[in-house]
Amino acid sequence: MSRVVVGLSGGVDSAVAALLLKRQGHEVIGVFMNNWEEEDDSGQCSAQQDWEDVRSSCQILDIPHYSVSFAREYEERVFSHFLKEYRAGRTPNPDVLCNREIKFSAFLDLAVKLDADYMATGHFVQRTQAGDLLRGADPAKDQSYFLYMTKAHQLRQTLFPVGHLTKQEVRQIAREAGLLVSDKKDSTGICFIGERRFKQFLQQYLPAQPGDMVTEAGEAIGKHDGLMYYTIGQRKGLGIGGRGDGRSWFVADKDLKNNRLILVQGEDHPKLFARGARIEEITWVNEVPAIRDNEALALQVKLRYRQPDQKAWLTMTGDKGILQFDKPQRAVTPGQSAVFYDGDVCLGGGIVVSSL
RNA sequence: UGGGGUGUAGCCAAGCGGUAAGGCACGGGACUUUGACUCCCGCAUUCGUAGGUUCGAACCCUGCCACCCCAG
Repeated sequence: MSRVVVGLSGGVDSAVAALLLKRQGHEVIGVFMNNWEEEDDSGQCSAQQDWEDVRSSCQILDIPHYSVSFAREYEERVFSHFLKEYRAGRTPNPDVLCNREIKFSAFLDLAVKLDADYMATGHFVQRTQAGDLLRGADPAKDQSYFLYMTKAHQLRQTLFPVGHLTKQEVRQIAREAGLLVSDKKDSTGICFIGERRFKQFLQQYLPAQPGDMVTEAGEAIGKHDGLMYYTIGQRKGLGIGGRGDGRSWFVADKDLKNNRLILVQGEDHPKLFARGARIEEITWVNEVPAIRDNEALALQVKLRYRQPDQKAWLTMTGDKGILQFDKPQRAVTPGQSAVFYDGDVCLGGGIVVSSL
């Protein structure tokens, strides 16, 4: 029997994680993180409801539970970087940072302080004894993409009780145990912040900087109100209709120097596809692969969550590298994460700095 | 000022006397622990305007208005 501190979100997955740990005979302590104190778009503080759900589940499971706030850490280590990236015209993924800095750092420290043997989360991922990160068993819910920045030593201190289950099985277990959250809708949006009208949300922090929307040829066809509010491959929100051949327009690129958004027409436009990507800040979960500079490593890559694996070749120098895709990839976006896989092992990944 | 042309939803655009296609944009929903993409649903009782012909008109006729082109 071990002492395990479980991160509870108020959702089904973490509640079932706690349930399974308890069944295994561990001493389970539930901890709810409230890292963002602000109401969501529905006008209510969803964190409040989540905390109610945590209390409800823990009462049913009969485990002690607490609420902590890492709002300051979240602000300093995740959100400030998130804004900095947007200011620079990139499209960051705050959740990969949140996992590295908050859940697998600040929260893990707390667990250690509470004299726990392990921390646990409701992530749909698995790990080996050696500290390799494996995909979750449910291919539709695998969340390894979001954990690629974690390290083996952190994983070895973490249990993922639902990683070998499917979402359906998790809900079934919750139902049988009488948990009120068994049919609660999956949460989406930025972790801890929740669903937002994204552009409006950003506008609270980043002032508008209007400019032109232009075609490849440089023809101005509309106005944008700030390059940071748009991302590569985006279609919605451009407000351009009836031009050209009548098909939809997509963001192909950002001209930061001239504050212009470059648009192309048609979802299959060649400018929306890239044969490769330049990446930086490459990190490895466990073993660093033994390859020399300029030697290509074959791997599978995901350029976004839930994307099917893509075959690619990686060559690297230090923590920078170049990825070459077997098949051209759509909307390869600076700031986003390219995550590497070898079979079911999530090896690590890097941040896209440009498409090639 | 003559001559010709055009006026259909925010934009583009079918329709040619029988009771308003389609696309884009936009809105809503689904999907989704980032941002996107994608999918589904919705979106003109009304056709520049005022009359007339007709059982019946966006489609025919007349006046007016607006815009475009060519003359001057």
